[in-house]
Amino acid sequence: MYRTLQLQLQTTIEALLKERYQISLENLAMELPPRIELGEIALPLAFELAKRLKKAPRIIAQEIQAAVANAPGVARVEIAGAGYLNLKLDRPSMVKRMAADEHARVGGGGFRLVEHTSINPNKAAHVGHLRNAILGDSFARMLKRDEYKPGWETGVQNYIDNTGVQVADIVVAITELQGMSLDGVRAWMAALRSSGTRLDYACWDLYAQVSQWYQADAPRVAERRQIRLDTLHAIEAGGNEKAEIADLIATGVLRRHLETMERLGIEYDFLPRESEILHLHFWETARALMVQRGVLYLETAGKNKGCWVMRRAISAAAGVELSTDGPDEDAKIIIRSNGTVTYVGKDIAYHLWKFGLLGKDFGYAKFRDYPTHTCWISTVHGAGTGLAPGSEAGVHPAQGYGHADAIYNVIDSRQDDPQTQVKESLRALGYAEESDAYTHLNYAFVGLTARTAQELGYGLSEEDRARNFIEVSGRKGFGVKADDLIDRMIEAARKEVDARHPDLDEAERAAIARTIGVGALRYFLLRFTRNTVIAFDYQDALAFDGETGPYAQYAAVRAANIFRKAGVQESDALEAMAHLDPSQDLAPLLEGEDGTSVWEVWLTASRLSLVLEQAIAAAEPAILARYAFLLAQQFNNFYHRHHILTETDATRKTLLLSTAAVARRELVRVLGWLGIGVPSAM
RNA sequence: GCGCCCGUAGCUCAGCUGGAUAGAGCGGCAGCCUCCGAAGCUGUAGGUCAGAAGUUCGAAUCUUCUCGGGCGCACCA
Repeated sequence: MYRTLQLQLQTTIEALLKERYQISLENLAMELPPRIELGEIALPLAFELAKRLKKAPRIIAQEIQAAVANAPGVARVEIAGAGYLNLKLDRPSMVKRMAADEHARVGGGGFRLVEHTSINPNKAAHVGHLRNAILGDSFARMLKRDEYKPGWETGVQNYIDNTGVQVADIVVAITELQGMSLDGVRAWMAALRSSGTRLDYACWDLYAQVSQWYQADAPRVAERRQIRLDTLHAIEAGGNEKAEIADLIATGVLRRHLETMERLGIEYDFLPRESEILHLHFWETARALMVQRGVLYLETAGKNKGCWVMRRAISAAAGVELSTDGPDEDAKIIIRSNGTVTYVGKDIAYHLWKFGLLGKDFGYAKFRDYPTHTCWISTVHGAGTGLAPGSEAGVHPAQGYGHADAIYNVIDSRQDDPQTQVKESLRALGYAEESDAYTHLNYAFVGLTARTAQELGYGLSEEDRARNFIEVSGRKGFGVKADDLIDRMIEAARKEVDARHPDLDEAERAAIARTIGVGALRYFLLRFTRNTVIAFDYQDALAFDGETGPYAQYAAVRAANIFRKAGVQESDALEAMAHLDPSQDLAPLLEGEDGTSVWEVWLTASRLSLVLEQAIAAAEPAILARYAFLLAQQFNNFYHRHHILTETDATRKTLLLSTAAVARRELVRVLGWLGIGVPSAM
């Protein structure tokens, strides 16, 4: 609602400036004044105009004051400081319009593809992977159509590198260290299942073992490295026992990852796999295009002689001139001298596909059913037809995939450089628009605090202890596994729930604990902005007081309790306010210190769509997380100050009830975008 | 060596495209449950925004440099 007023105000002011000063501004700054007594919208506009009109800001402010005061929803305008225009809103009309759920429409056209999780399917997911998945899932929820907003058409992909070195390592561990054959692997996996052992956990340990094994015997390091390479090539080629083992393991671990993520409410629409990118020859098609457009060329001299290379993105973007004498030694190698393609090359091909520029498509097969939709996986069968085997004729199983208008890749910022290379290669190929629509949603990695590392039983060196964080390492089997963390979060919540609600039945207490545990975890990983390195600490994550998910959930639960006790529906409370008899004067109830404390809840609630737009523009869910906390905090203040159920004045009671309802309504919405549910009780 | 990110209260972090007296949580101290659930609320102490120079009416925010920390710079993925 606040956003709606801002947009109207912007139109009014633009027209005014054009008419009076023949000026148009690039962007019109609007701020929230530092204190509510100053108003609800502040315009530093006069400062900006002062430069261009060569007049004192205060004079300019006076000149436009009256016209701004006529804008819809504005009660009056005051000039403060050296020339701020402070707008005071018409509080009663704002309250009524918000009670009717009037708000700006967030959304637009085009298909948006969000890719996240993308964990190597060779071992259990850890906290770092959770940060990735939770960021991506929250961002997708922010974009998607829902009851609040039209949003954008959005698809969620999880890229599966099922033929990479990490999977090869597990296959080496299984065949070389464990001495298993294909049948042995099948029997082993069946045994794990029947004993209730998680496959990804078993692989976690195997991966650590094989990583040690490569280095353990100095004279045999080269030999073992060769085994690793041969295994990788066998897996890439396919059609042999090692490839089959790799597929069994990778698929099994992938299913585990999806289970883990589903515990957090995270679902996917499509799982493109590297094996299909290989077997459907995506790269060969991309290579032809790159050579044809002169982006990729054979180096004939220097250290990269015999390789196919392309210009380094960093220098291209910076507009650095290439020296004409001699080869570009800084160039990025795309095809090695042995003819194999590097990771960046494959990624370029994959991204051409994402934008529908490759002229090829995957085959599709159903992989997993969620309550509301199906998750598809790539296959070579039916490739290019756009039809999954057995799927309804004419219906694209993963409609929209492979022709995105904008993409968001949630990837660790340690991959900033290769991502930039892919983005710039699209531009070099002539796809500037697609390159611009490519967002690397990067984030800093998650380490562990020394305290948590020690708690997990890892020995630390002196220098480790001196650092701010300890890096996780799959090779050392060192890290916090996702399912262990989720288990502990839920257990901790369960303890609290049991203590507070011994009366509730087992199933309900379990459900409440799940919602709280997951909410606490998601909030904990979302409240940091993306470029902040998180030193994960169990003690911090398990805190349920202060700026946490449970704090926000608790506010929503308290609000619900009011309606339960009052025997009133929230929707009726809002309806009553929206259609309040015009003879009832709300204004006095929203003025003064007491009234303002009620109004502040509405004001914060009214900023929902504005904050959502900011969070989307910055691709930063943390902005919403902080907002959710602020709204909860204001509701708690309101709750403490105003006793609703005992209120005797009918109009005032309507106001207080609808205040609780609006706070809860918007709180439930933001938390929903963060993937955080509100439990039935706390 | 080159590139990117960071340095804000005891600790962990916010601070929107430069704008009003730099904020929050935790921790500390002092309080609040005969009153919609205290996973809550109130009050209080605590900052030379790493340092220096510059741009500007105005800088935590922009530019340059210095110091300190992190991460990238493979014919790995």
